[in-house]
Amino acid sequence: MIVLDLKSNKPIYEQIVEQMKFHVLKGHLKPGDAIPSVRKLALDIAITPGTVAKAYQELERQHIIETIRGKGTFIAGNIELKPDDTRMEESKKMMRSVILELKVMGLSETEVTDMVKELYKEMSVC
Amino acid sequence: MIVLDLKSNKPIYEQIVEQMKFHVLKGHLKPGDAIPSVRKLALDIAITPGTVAKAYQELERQHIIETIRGKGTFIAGNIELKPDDTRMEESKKMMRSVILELKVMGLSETEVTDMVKELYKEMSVC
Amino acid sequence: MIVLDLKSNKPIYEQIVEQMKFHVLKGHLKPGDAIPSVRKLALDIAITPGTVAKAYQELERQHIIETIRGKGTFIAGNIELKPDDTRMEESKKMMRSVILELKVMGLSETEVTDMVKELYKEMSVC
Amino acid sequence: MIVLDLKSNKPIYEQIVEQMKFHVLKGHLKPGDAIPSVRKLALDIAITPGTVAKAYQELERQHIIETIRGKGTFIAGNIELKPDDTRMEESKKMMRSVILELKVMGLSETEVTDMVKELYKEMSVC
DNA sequence: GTGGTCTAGACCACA
DNA sequence: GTGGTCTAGACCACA
Repeated sequence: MIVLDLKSNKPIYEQIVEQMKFHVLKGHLKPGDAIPSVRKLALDIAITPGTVAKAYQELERQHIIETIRGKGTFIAGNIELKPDDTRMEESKKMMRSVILELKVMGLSETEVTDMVKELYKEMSVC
Repeated sequence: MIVLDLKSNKPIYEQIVEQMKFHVLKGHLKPGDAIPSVRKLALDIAITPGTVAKAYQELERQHIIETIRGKGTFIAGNIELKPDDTRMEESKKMMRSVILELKVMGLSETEVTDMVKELYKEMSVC
Repeated sequence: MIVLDLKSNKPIYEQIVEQMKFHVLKGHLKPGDAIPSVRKLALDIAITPGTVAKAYQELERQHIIETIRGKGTFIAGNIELKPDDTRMEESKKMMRSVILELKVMGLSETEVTDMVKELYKEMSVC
Repeated sequence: MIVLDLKSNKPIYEQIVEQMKFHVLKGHLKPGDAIPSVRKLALDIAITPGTVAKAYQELERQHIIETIRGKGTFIAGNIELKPDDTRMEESKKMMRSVILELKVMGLSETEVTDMVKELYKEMSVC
């Protein structure tokens, strides 16, 4: 289930990528599972197929899904969990940025890590 | 001292906002201190004045700086450190996003919080 | 024996063509040998008959196989090994493309030719 | 100078990627050089800007070029020459395929390597 | 001016 | 049916 926030400044295709990864992480989608076709998902969430295609291509580039020509798209077999250096560096940059923001708002190290723990656990539940 | 990374995908004006806030946080800039004029900063860091102006407007919106007509721009008197709810919610959204990314890469809760602690401390030093 | 890689971005019908030619090259299949019917091969490798048919048409166009109405399909008598100019030109284009890619990755002429030799020999063994 | 072969079955955006890499390799384009804007190149070669944008994004993903928001696109500073494993594996697969093709056409190992050497050198000249 | 995203469609190869 | 490419535009944030 993909839910879009059209008001968000995060591009739609990125929202799809992120949520799809979330569903894989949660086990809602397992290796080998078929995911909706580009056209079907586009209809479901009322956007143009090109945008879904862009999201799927990005997911494929990240080895999260695999495309079988003419047949459809599937969750990849052995999902690459190795923290690929480039992605790791990007995540760290974003993390630094958020932490700075929180620090500026006056949060202590403990408050920040507590928040992180809470968010981490929250993701396991919903 | 503002240091830009022109290649970053973070907009330049956001980089200025972030670094200015960082200097306030670190005490390099104190309430009442004058900060360079739009034109001067633009010259210093070799970018177009419009971009600096945009950064200053954002800092003013966040009550970090104050402009006094005909006199210049200054660090605001009583800087708002209370975690204003909107900014807090935005930070949380970003945090959720980064944590998801790290979780997908296979990091455990401990690994994530360790990374957060490290980054938090790292920021106090530089 | 045809082994498919469904995840490959190489079309299935091309994989069949390539492997069939490989078996002829290796002598596993000799002029006059019968090859499985479209339906049988399709069943064997669990794909739709249309795809096998497309592969067979391509092999026939290249004079690698011959269909005798009512009898079946066979390896052609005098297999054309002369480097037909069109095919040669296509191979050269692809070769140029791969070499460029390797060159961009920093491989020297010697490294590329060594790789080619290795791959050439590797193919003679399996 | 980008020259398209619209009749080719190679996608236009891939042709752009390949030729841009070629120009970098040849030294026609050096680190820091500006490359034409998406719109300008699109006009020059008479295609739609979206296709140029797709090519540029792919080049950026490969760290060949760098985008500075609102300013333009430039050849990357330290171009990544390390044979990234994934790209290497893909090149090898293609190479295997071409060599098989040539072998089926009756070329000996020496003939293939001679051809490779010739093509490698040819690329240094034009 | 720049690149990034998205639309609403077309056409294609492939299965 | 499937995904991939491309068109011809629109609108946006940014510099």
